[in-house]
Amino acid sequence: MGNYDVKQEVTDKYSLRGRVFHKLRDDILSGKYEEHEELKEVAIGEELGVSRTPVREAFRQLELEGLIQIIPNKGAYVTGITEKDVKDIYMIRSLLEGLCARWATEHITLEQMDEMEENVYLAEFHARKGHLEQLAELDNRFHDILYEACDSKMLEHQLKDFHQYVLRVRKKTLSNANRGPKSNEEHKGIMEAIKAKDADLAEKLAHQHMINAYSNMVENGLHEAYENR
Amino acid sequence: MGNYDVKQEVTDKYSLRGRVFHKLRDDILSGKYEEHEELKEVAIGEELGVSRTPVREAFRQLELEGLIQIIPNKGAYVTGITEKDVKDIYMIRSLLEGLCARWATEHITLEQMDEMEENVYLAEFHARKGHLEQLAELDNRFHDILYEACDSKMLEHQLKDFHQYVLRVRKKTLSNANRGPKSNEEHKGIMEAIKAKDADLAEKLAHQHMINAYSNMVENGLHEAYENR
DNA sequence: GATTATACTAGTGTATCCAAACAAAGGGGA
DNA sequence: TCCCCTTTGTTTGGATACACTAGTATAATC
Repeated sequence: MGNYDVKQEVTDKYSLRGRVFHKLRDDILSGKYEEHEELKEVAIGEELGVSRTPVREAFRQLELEGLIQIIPNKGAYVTGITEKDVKDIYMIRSLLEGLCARWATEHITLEQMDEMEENVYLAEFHARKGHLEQLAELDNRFHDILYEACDSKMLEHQLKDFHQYVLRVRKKTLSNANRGPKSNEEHKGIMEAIKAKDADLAEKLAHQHMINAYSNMVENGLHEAYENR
Repeated sequence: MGNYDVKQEVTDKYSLRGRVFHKLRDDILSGKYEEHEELKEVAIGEELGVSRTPVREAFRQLELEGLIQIIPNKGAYVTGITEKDVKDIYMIRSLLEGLCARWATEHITLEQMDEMEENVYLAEFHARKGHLEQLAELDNRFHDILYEACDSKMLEHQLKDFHQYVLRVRKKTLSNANRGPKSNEEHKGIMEAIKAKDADLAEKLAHQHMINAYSNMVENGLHEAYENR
């Protein structure tokens, strides 16, 4: 993906389409809009002070991201994500994160390794202090580093997609006080395995990390997360 | 993602945007446009007899699918697919096809099982007769059946995407006289494992099947497929 | 009273217009 | 001759006008 992401950021920052896209995505992920709620182009446009054009283009992108469903001549509706979908995604991700960790072990740069270490130790600090917000942020960043380190734009793209997709349910569960520190412990293990160039171990740990994350989510939070919306 | 796929078809059939999107997608995948070739909105629009609007919306979708790269205020360029991309996709697919086979073992319906058996035996017949064209067709169909049988919209969607993505290189290699029958042998193994409800074996075989397919492609054909374009 | 046809409305689908950005070419001054 | 500024052409970004579609309510007919 290379400099594509950079350009994308530029687009999103300066173009109306990008801003609308991100605004809507955040709103959907954060639960501002109900599931199956209808999104009207003009209404959104007026709300954001733009014409229909950028809104429409944002809609197309959201559709491909699976966040809304567009029915021709009818309207756009935010798509629900079922519990089974979440489960399936985590199972798929567990495999891919494992592969990602393996590849990262083989391809990680010194800079990325440094950043990963820093991330883990910083998270350890915030965990002790009980800063849940920062912990969630660092958790996201850890995975992003891992994705970039695997040196495969295909895999990176896939994993980022999935990551986005489950963000809405994930936000709630991670700020659960128990999981945060536990999750970071696992990050540390993955980081050390990568540092030791033990690809097999890194794969296994990253795989297990996802399964643990899912288990935790099911135990305390998934139902809740649904009922709250 | 749910019934989103169905609706998507409806959109594509009746809306200009959908048609433009698919046309461009096919053209890019089939190699009509060179890598890094610039796609101009008006030019495409005139070629297809539509205005810029549907073209622009199609561009946004193509961008998210990773087929083109849009540089703000500059233009849209088709992104290349490198040999490494192909390799990565096959590695990813090998994992996901394994998972798919596992889930299919658990969820396949009687009808799907029947169709799969029929597919294998029919392919056996065509293999003996040397009908390479039908063999390729049946090969695609086999995987589609598998994807549907796994009973996971998420996984099905992913695998179909990847399948699409590598189609351009795949076509050539499969009609290679050696691989066709060999591939079908492996299908038969997967099918029997599923029928015997042996999920572990099915997963392993499907996984290996992808790796074999890739190995074969590398040995005789991948370079060629590239040089022909 | 039920049913069907029709007109109306709300919403998206498409085309077109104007503005802004960028790049390249051309002209003037040191 | 070289550099900088301006200009101009090309292409995308955004706004708006018009066309079409589907759903709905209403009215007429059986």
